[in-house]
Amino acid sequence: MKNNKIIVILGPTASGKSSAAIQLAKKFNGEILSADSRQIYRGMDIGTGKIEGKSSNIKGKKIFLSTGIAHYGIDIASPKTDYNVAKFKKYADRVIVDILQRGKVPIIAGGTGFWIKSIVDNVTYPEVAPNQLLRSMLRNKTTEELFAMLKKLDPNRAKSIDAKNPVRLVRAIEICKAIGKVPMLKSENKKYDFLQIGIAREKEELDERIKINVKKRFGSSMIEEVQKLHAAGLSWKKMESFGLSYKFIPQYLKNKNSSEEELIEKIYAAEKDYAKRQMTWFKKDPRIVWLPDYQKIEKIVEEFLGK
RNA sequence: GGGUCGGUGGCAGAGUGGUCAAUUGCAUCAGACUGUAAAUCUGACGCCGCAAGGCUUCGGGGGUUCGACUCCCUCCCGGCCCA
Repeated sequence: MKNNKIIVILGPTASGKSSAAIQLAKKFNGEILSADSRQIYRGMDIGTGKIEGKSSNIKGKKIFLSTGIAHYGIDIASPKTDYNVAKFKKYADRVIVDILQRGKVPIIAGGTGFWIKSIVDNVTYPEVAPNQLLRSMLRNKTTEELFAMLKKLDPNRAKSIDAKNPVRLVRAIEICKAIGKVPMLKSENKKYDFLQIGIAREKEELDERIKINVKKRFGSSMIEEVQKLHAAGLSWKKMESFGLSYKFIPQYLKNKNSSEEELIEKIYAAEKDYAKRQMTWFKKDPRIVWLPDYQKIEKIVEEFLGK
């Protein structure tokens, strides 16, 4: 039996990915690679819904004492630094090889569709690192100006890009400045066999779960966590760029003219919105098998691994 | 009881004679996504219609006007002030 099978557990926020992944890991001798663009950061725990409890932490590999399951991709970067898909992709490649070599099953669990895609489709991004100087120079240009620039540099990319999205435009220009034009995306994968499972939830149920989550976070020390991060030198600006709780709590702390109830409502609404964006992304991938409960998930994984 | 300000679409809140189905924000719905992806961005959002277009709206009723969310009268409701 060739050892190249990888399980992916994905879904919107609060759908219950983590617990399903842990159960699978126990059952099938797996190790978990988190694909979550915010759980990579140290100190961002409550707001990102990280697994609680004590863990041993050796070389980025966290083994939680309560479950004995190894996790990767958690607390691997400082929130003061810039992380991105490309870094994650390289990291994940290494982790996957390592897990497989030890005869275990990699279980990728997370809600960052863009990151998951980089692994599943083995996407190779152009080797152009972010150029902060260029970015700051482009910052005060209008989207029209940016689009005009890109059109000159790479008419082809200009055709398909979202002409109103400054983030996309800046990155495309950045690539052009470095290597001439934006290359076609390479995405080939023959190495691994993926089974992507989505945790299916009715909208009402998911909303309810999100609400419970948000309330629970405020029941524990969510606000303190934000204050602690800031006290440790994380700028408000950077923190707010992480979105959701990390965006609204700083705003709330800075101008105290709204109540905590309003803050919670705001975060709840924003999380629902986020869940929707995640689903918009996931819905496009027909390879994802959507299942509502763990029993069914376990069954399909068993079949997949047994093949 | 007297005075005064106000009642606008799910909410907040503009508009103050025609260009208004009505700025904007929030919420809601749908979507995009080549190194920020919990980010960034787009569209829809009174009703009918694929559309052109049609229909009914700005507390209720009446009036002025070619024409009113905008002016007048009156009633109902709310805030504030004086009794």
